Amino acid sequence: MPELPEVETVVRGLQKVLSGRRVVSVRLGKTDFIDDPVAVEQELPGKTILAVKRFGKFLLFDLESPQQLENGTSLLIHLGMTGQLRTCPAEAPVLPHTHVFLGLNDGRELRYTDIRRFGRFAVLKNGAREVALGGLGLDPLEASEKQFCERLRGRRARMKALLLDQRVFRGIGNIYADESLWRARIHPMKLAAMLSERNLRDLYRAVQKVLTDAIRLRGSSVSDYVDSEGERGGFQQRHRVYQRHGEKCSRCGGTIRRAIVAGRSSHFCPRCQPSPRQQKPAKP
DNA sequence: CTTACGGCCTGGGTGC
DNA sequence: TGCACCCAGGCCGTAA
Repeated sequence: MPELPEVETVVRGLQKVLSGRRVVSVRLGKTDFIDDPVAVEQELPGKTILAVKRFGKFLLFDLESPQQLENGTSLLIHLGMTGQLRTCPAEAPVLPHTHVFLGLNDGRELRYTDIRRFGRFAVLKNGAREVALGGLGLDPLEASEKQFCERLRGRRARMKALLLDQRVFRGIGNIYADESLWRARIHPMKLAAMLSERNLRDLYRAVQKVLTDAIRLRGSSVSDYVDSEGERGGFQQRHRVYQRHGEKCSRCGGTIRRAIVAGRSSHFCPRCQPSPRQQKPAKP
């Protein structure tokens, strides 16, 4: 599933190939994941892609029309669980479940393929971008240790729920939440308010390390994630807990468990991520 | 206000 | 061979 490191990898790949390219045509398949399909068909042709950026798990294409009548048009894309964005020659064979084809002025195409169609596609003009992204929290890689800890300190929700909440931090999903909590030795059911300052600092460092390592290895390919060139990531081989239930913890030898926390399957080592029930509240 | 939870969308994989 | 079921991320409504 594309989370921050996967989206970052895709964005870097697309930025290299797409910036300065102009969209010359739009072809759509199924459109139930597109906010306003007609707007996509009408707005994109003729627009130049100035830049491709990441905002949390969203991709943002900055677009400019030749006459520059409006400013700040952007294409917003969320890959959901199974979305793939790839460029290829226009004549390349079409993968199943490909629903958006953007023809480019260099004879290539940008294609969006999404088996489940849990993704999102939208053209946003002027202020709509701020509205769509306004509720999202801090980018964990842009946050200072102080900012990061402030966001969590005193919260009475489970740590797993807070890490997954895009209003708290944008970009973290199930894989990197589990991997970060393992690294910081924090149980996913632990309430944030029960964490010591030491715990918070450890978690900050764990998140930084896990996300930057994952970006370096071009993301995790657990199901069908591939980057903009169709290449799989490499970080899945470094996962310590995610989908490793039943295996031995590489740190303490305990048996990794899987449990539903905050409605999501969570993977952790019950031995080095001690259960909250066996733990006393942090001292004031 | 904050948190928890169930349901919904879709279809590939799994297990009977 | 079929088929019910699970599960994923985001979002929304509802309840405490």
